[in-house]
Amino acid sequence: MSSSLPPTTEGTPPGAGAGASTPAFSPLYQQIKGLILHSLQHGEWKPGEAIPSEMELAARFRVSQGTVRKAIDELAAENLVMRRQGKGTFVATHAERQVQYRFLKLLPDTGDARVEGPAQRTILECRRMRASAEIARTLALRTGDVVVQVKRILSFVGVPTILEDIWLPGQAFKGLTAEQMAHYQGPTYAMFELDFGVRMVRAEEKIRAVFPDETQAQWLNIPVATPLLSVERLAYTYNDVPMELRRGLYRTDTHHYHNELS
Amino acid sequence: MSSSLPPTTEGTPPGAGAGASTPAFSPLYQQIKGLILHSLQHGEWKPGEAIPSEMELAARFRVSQGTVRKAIDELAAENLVMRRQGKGTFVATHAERQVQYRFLKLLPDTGDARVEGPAQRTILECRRMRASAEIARTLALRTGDVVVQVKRILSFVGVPTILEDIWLPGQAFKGLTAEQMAHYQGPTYAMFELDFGVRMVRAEEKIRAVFPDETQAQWLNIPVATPLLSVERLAYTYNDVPMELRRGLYRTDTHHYHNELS
DNA sequence: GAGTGGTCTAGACCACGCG
DNA sequence: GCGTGGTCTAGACCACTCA
Repeated sequence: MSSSLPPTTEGTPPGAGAGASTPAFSPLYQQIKGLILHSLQHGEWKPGEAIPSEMELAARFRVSQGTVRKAIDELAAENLVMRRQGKGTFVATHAERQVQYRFLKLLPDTGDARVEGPAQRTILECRRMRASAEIARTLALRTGDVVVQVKRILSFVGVPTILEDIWLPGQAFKGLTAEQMAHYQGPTYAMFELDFGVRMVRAEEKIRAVFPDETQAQWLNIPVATPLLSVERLAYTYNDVPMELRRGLYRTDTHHYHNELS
Repeated sequence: MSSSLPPTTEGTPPGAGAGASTPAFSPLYQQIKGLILHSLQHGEWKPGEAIPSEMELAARFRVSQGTVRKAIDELAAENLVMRRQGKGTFVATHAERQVQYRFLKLLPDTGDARVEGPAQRTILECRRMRASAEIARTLALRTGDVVVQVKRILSFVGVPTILEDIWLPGQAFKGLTAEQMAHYQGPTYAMFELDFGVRMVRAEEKIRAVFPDETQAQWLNIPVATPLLSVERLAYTYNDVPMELRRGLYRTDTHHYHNELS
């Protein structure tokens, strides 16, 4: 409702004296994109729901449909919304059949993933604790802030394949239990959306080859001298706020990490 | 010149009798995109060169500028061309400063890559041979077809970090020498463009954790019991034609494989 | 100042999904 | 048949680059 924006040459704030001269011209559709993003962040429309039609948004923001269209195009390209012709534009969610396990790039060497079905989850641990300096820094918390730590095993066709440690900000994940982690059907990230209103939007991974320690080897039921993929993932919500640190050990004797470059 | 296409509802070829009823409606801008792609493939404009302006292309294909624009937008999104405001649209190349080593995702753990500078290359081997069944299948050749095999080491600040085997179709890479591999300044893929007219457009990687064999360990100057990243890359030119198989062993004690998910 | 890509608009029509 | 997103057009104006 705070609208009626003419094509503003915004940027360079009023008091920008001798600073760096970034012209910072912001096209209208970017401003519209920002407004839609704001509504997304603040839960005006929930994951899976439809957002207003392009015509409605155009009317709301007093711009043409084409401008709204371009804003939504970018949001769709970033996987924040999903367009479906004839139906509408929907807030993206990790709960959809098609794009389930969007962030899991481990595939079986032969055959397709669907045949294996989803992973079986074994929760080893789920506790609240104070963040170490390292964890705190990574999650943009203060040392000693409460975090939830979850340790779990993912098995495919009965074979333990992934051993994961997950750290979550305690504040946003109040009341997360081992039962919840174990019994929710579908991707963990879908449960995060549903039960905690936390939507993971993008992530970065750092991958190395390592050995497990003795405990880890036992959990995965392998010799300590097995080379494993160490996958450290930092997942972000809107606005580049880190919300999950995940350290995984992947067996790669029957599976591989798959990546597309372009 | 073979133009003047009205918005054609093409697809469903004339003789498509009882087959699957894929409606396959193809929008005009997709057809334009196809035409531009065809010119790209056939070298009408070389890597680094500008393609005709949007207006020119619109005139050539007898469509509006907006339609050409949308076609080019997609090509730009796929990294096949690069737009530069005020200058024009350019055929993408691996030779550009900014996006150099586009397909190499190994980064130093601390500091940025620029400080390290480009890798030093040591060519261990460069020979023509007959393709094994496996190599042939992967490169879509026939068993026994000639391939070029290159074995090399990439070192960062003097430390051997990557050991690579590269296989290339012999036909397209006639006359490739070890000297060429060693002495070309800049990305290998830039040399492929310049000297052989082969542009790598996308790639897929399969990543595993493995041990080196004894020879490999010697080349990398590490114990055989060092866990390494095995990175198998299949790189494609236009039209999804595979043109390079690359098997790399990456040390990850000082570097890591970096990936962005969204 | 000419030329290029980038933005914005307004209106027409098309393909799709659903009642 | 209606509403949604998707395509296409034509024209105006803006920002950037370079001579």
